[in-house]
Amino acid sequence: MENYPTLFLASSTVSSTMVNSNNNNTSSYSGLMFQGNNNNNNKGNNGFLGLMSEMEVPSGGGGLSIMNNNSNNNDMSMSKISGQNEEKYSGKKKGSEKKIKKPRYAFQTRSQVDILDDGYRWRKYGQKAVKNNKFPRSYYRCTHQGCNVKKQVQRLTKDEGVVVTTYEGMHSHPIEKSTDNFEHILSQMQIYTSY
DNA sequence: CGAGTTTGACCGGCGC
DNA sequence: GCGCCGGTCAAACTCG
Repeated sequence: MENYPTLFLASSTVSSTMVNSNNNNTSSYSGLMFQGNNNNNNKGNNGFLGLMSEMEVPSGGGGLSIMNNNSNNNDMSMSKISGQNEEKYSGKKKGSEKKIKKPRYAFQTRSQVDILDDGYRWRKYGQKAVKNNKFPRSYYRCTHQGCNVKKQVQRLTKDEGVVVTTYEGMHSHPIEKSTDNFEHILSQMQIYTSY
């Protein structure tokens, strides 16, 4: 249907905004933003660009690999999800479209709450129990018309203070809330790609 | 009353 | 081919 404007452009360089935790107040976000180039004129970081769209996480885990185990207190981290990402359930779609594979990006966030308010509006459309995890995984979809961005939120069994949020697709519309403190969040975040 | 959530069923891929 | 499992649908439900 729509052709999501391939945001998340791999701008070649992996920009890893890293800031060594100055303050370790965990779970204080209120705006994550994923717009590649639409309407963010934040001075400094380009959001989450610079993420490649095809690579495999080598660590023989299964699925997403969390890389910063802890060390100290990096509140967030990001990693590329490996392998499969596809558009399923074409149950009643016409065959005019092949499977569009979208990259997915997983974020690991240390937080008390599961729902990160990234400024967009999400509608939950499913929840599943996951194996090897005692917490269910929740599936959300962006409610904006024509925006097929999805995300999954899952808490780790190993460390229940950690929430893994997996984004799939790019928003094709402006963010709805103020993202003033997004930079603040970014500053607590480490982005990993292709590692 | 509309928007969002809950929840069981269903679908399809994949490994055995 | 079958069963498991992750992902999605959709009707019922809740909440503001």
